[in-house]
Amino acid sequence: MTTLSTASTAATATPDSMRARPTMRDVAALAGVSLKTVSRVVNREDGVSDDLVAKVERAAIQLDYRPNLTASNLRRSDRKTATWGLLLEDVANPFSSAVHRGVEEVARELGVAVFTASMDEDPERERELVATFSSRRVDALIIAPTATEHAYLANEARNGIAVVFVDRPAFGFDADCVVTDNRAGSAAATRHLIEHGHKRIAFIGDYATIATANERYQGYVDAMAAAGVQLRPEFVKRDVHDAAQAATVVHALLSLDDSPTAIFAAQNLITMGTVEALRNSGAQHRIALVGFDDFAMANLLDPGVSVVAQDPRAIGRLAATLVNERLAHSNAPASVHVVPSELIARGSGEIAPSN
Amino acid sequence: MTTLSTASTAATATPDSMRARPTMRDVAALAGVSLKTVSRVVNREDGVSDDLVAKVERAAIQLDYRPNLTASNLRRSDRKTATWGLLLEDVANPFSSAVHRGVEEVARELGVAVFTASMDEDPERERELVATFSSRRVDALIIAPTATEHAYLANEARNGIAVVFVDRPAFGFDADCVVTDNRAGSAAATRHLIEHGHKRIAFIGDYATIATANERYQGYVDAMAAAGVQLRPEFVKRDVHDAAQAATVVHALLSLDDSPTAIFAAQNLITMGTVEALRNSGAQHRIALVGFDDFAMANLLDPGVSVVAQDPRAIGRLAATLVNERLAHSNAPASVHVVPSELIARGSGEIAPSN
DNA sequence: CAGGTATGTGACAACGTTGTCATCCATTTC
DNA sequence: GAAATGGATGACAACGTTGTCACATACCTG
Repeated sequence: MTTLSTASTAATATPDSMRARPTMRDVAALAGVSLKTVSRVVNREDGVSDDLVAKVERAAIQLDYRPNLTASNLRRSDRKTATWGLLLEDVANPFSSAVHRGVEEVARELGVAVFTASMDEDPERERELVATFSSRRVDALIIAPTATEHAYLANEARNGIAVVFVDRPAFGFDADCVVTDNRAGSAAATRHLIEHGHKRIAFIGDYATIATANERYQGYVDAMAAAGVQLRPEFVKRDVHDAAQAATVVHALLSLDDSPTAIFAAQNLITMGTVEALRNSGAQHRIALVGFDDFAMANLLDPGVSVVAQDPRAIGRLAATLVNERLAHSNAPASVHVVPSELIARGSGEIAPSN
Repeated sequence: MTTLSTASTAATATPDSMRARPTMRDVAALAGVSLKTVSRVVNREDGVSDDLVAKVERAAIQLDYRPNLTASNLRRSDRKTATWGLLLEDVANPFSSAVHRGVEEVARELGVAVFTASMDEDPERERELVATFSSRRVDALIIAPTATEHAYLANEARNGIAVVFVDRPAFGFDADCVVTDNRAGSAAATRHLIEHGHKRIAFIGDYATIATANERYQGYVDAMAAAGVQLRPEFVKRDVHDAAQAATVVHALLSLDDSPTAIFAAQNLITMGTVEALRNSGAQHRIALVGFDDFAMANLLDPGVSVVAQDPRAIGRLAATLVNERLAHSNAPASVHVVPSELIARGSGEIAPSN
């Protein structure tokens, strides 16, 4: 075993693990210069002779010195921590993690570190996280809101924290916001089914309390009305949240006397549950399906699942860009940005009505 | 429009956005007590009269006071920031994000905030992130290592940062580590194929520079040897990293004169690429397939894809627990924890050889 | 009623850094 | 050659908080 070990360099008076972290003062002492000169070298300010710069750098390396950013921005005048907080529905959800990825890419370019956390649809948790991150003095918060009332954020904004919403709009608080064109995308999905000859089109959507779920329902209603297709209440299933519930709903729809020939699944877990239920009923090649939000392997299923794809990574990138702009001009008017969705035909949405 | 607006409460001498954040001093002044008394109330120390506690709390609420945690832990004697850094391959990768989720769950219970970042297989980026997080004085780092040499972490460890590795072991640095039983899991996968009558079994694995890719290859070799099945070099494809490369490799394998009857795909993207290639060749019901690492929709494909499933969330939880223990007893010997994998039969791995 | 012990409160220094300003020395200018 | 200029360096205070200690008051105890 030739690996280094933390404990292997023993037999010193003060064990390494007990040693205090080196500070600028230690570096200054070792280099034989003043504290302030070390500060200048560390911050790459000019006006320090090459001689001293070299000495300080040597001393810093010898001591494994790391600047203490928390002390630094306590004193610093711009008072920016180069730290953001990102509040997501669930970091393990593919949509959320793609947003995360987009935010991170921009943050990286800006030299910003990102705190991330999941809220799991718990408004209480959202508020806790905001308070935690605020105490850690993040410059900005990017929130995929779970709470339905965001007036409480006014306090944070007053304290100078930039706030940007992603995925869902907020109420009671005016801030920049990045969302998908839920209504237009859903209308496109529904229209796609209508154009393929369907009239008996079911809608399965998430909790009616979620703003985006409502918009998707409205898009469905829009397209049906525009085509002059009658809406049938028994084909509209709302407040469906996960795959298991969706599967149950689909089985119920299929057992109707005059069952639907097509389904619009307005959320990714619902789409997955629908795929499973159709397959279990052997109906996957008979009932058309379009889902909202893309998911992995959708193209390899049989049939491939047609979806209205969002671009969560682009949403994340845009949100991060808005944060950066907001930090530059904090009193610009808040803006809502709508990212277009795209219909991807893979087979399931192009099945003709079977009658 | 009845929403609140940051800019709407105008006409004050100092606009809200310019107002400095309130400090303990401000709260103290408003409450008519000393700074220290506010500190005591904020930290819930006892020995403050109910009267003053009430006054201070009122003042704090009135000013939207948020304790400055960075200033606090600058002064504090335990010098703990309740902040960890998590370095992942890619936050948007399903495996990584599940690990993230597990870490977060434990961190939440402990009141710890987590910085997360992606390294994208770039060792340079790994070092940058470690330095960034170290400067922000994280208590611990949880790393899914990309670099192949980790002696540089000795500096951080000397500075008191706890380090735990996940998914892959590190070299040149001795620390706690949580990994899947790659070798045993791969042997089980290979044995499964052998038990279903296969002898011509191909192996497709990731870069040979990745430790876990080697272990998975070893597991394959183990099982073949144990069953007395001859290893054929032309069936061993290594250094395959993504789905597209995997698809190419599969097509090549299938066009051999004496082509394999089964494939062990030793990484999730490779499995997906293999599924795609088999499907494009119409061979998905003829060639058996077992993949390493589970993925969404694997059960809904046709045939369902048999896999050796890891438990990334459990890995994340365990790593976070180890961090917590390490912070409590920093000089306990480092330990390696192996999380068992589980073979899930879904159809593709149970196809008999077609000859 | 003197002396002691709790109890509540505050003054002050310190954490590690940067902003401000003073000082020092070498160079230029008249 | 005296005065002015500029460039390098350092002393010191301050950022917002907490640890330490001192003080003031109230309560015991004999």
